[in-house]
Amino acid sequence: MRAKQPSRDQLTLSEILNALSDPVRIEIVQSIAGVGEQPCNQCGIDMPKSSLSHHFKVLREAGVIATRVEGTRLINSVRSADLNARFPGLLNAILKAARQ
Amino acid sequence: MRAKQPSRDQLTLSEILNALSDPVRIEIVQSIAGVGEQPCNQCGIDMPKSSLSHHFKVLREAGVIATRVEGTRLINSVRSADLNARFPGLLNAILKAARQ
DNA sequence: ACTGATGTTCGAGTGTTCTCGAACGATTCA
DNA sequence: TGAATCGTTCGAGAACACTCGAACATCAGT
Repeated sequence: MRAKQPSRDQLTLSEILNALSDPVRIEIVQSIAGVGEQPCNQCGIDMPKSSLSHHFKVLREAGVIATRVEGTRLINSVRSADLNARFPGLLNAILKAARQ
Repeated sequence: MRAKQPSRDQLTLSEILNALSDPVRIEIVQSIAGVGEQPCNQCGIDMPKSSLSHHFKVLREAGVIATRVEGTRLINSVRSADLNARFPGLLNAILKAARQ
């Protein structure tokens, strides 16, 4: 959570594509997108939490997901509005491709 | 050129996104897409040819570009038809984002 | 305070990627 | 055949990414 999340105009295509180019991470994003928002441990990926935490960090730093604290949990959501504003159609095209 | 290029149904989202997540490589693809097809040395990137060759190889192996021999040159083109067939809208969304 | 749950951070190990010069192969043209 | 052009391949070095256990911090509830 110490990692800073980029503002809308700091989003870069390279970092976004890099974040989403990892199979584990696109699965995380798909999981979150499917339900709107979700704590880290409910993405359904069987992996040590330190590894998962790493992938969440990459997604966060690329600006793909946002994280807010709720009690003892971190609730994640996809930054659809920011992504669509900065790169219209990109997120949808990628998520659609990931569904196949 | 020894590297095999994936067939249309072997294209994977992760490899495509990974290939396009490098600033040098998306620049190469933009350059090729801008003129249709192009030899390796006309992408306008100032870099040793061994480095450039590496990036072309990554793009080729991800299925983003195709390469054909013409005399002493290798002519590259973007595999738009294959990419659109496999992941509709993806390439356009990425190239559009790259233009900004 | 203590305990349990949720995640982060740290450090180490392993593997992959990027970069570059040098050597090579294929082709063209004289 | 000789020389030039184009691009690949090889090998080495540096940088980076992924994975994991262990330790830590924070919060909630008892």
